[in-house]
Amino acid sequence: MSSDNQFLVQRREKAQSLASLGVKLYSNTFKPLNRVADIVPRADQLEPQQKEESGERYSIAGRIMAMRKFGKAAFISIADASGQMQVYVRQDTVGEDAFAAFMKWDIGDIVGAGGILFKTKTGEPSLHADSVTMISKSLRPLPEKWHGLTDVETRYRQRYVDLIVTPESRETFRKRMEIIRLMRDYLSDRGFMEVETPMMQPVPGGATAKPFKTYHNALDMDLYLRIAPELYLKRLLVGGFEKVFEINRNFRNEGLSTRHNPEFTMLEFYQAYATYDDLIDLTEDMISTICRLVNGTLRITYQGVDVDLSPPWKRLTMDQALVEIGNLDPALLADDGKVIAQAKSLGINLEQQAGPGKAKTEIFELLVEDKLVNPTFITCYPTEVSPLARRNEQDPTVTDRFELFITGREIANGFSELNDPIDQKQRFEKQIADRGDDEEIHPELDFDYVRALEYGMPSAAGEGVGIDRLVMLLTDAPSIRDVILFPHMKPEDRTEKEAQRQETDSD
RNA sequence: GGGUCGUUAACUCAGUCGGUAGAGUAUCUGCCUUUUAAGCAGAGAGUCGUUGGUUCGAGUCCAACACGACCCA
Repeated sequence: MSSDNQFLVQRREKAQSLASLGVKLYSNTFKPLNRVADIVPRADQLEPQQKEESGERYSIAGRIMAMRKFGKAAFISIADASGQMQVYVRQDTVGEDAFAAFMKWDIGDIVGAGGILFKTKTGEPSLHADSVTMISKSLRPLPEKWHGLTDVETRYRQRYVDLIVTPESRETFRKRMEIIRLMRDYLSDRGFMEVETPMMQPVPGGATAKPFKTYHNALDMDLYLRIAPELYLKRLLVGGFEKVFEINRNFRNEGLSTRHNPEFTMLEFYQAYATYDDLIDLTEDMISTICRLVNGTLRITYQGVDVDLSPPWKRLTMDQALVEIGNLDPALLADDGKVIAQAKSLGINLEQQAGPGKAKTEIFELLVEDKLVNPTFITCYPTEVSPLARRNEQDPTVTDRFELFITGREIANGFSELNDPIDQKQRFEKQIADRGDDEEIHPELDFDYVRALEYGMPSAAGEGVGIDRLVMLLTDAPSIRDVILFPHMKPEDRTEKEAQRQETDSD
């Protein structure tokens, strides 16, 4: 396989010639004493062309992002995790041999430099190097500095390159990590305990979705990658933990889009002796708090649309939303037959067994969802579409459930939990009967979960928050792939792989 | 799954009516000790996504496929 272009060949030859000068191409002895972000402000205090008077020596390490050579001197920009800094390298300061080797360095090399701080006559805070060290020789050229890397496919496939050259991308992921950390802190501060529950489950439950299937050799059994942790977290409520949460991956074997990755990160949390209203309050406070800490404001812009996360957030029942935002006649909502007819007249394809609850939900998705730009909690979801939620005491056709919508997208889903084991078992059975024999959805009654409920689960409320979508909102990212470090992509070179596989098959 | 658009040098992009493949950056050579998209002079660099078809001749037209983006289901 020699698809080598001139750049790879040139860089390898250069590396060779450096090595023959006795330069270690991959040394591990250089330990930087300073971070760029810490010393740039010190140099910045100086006057142009002034050296730091103390003459203190600093050292930094990082990747060369730019080089400006002038014969016997050069300026290079070095980027470490904290920022970028200019380093001035002169032949008469570092010595002739070192300078000769230095002239063979390239943009992209990871290097160390030590010296004193000064400011150039153009006012750039700089490090005047007395010594420079090769730490890791780069054999591939970086993308152009001015336009950067704009090809989204390459940015997703080679995220490492994206992170090197795209500051916005680094910032997005820094924010993502901060959002998750703040969320952990928020919940921990309120007495929630972080737990880990199985990602490989014999019965995938807690949501309606197609699971990934896998196989355990030693046990000779099928396992499923979880579509939700819900049923395990509620077992923990049975066990006596009163506030639990988990932030981790779920897997759904469905289509990909700007809002769907096959594996995605969810926060799920459960609180005993709470109801869905308590969680609405908590969610409003948690998300607005996180937004303020991450963005410094509650008035943000998502893809050009202004969004105001200032509490209190709007709360509407599904019926109210259908009337106020969907402009439906309130009288129509009271008549099951009319609701179904309305759905059909809107061109919605309803399954044979679908009832008015399903029809309402579909009409809601069609007419209302998009219009919920500022945060809005929708409550009173039909029981028909909420198999795990507790029925409303006054109206058993709806549940004590809410969903939170921002910019027309579902961000969170929570409800008062169903803890009556007999009701739960019946709903599971109905769900399975309705689903029929769809192998892919894999309906199966989680007997152990019902058994757990039979021991008694405290009254409780629980919620799931889509972390990827929340991060998209708070970082103004158009696609879920922009907030997942390594989003799923088809293999780059499929034909070659298939050719190889066919070769091995015929062996 | 359907539709639209895209794929040309390492990167960012041009390429007219079908007639020898272009630019900037980057790279290489030379000059240059305070530059910052450094500068000046010169040079090299391409399986035009893949495979077929039409044609005297295809980056360009047609078809299929691959990958990606967006929209829809």
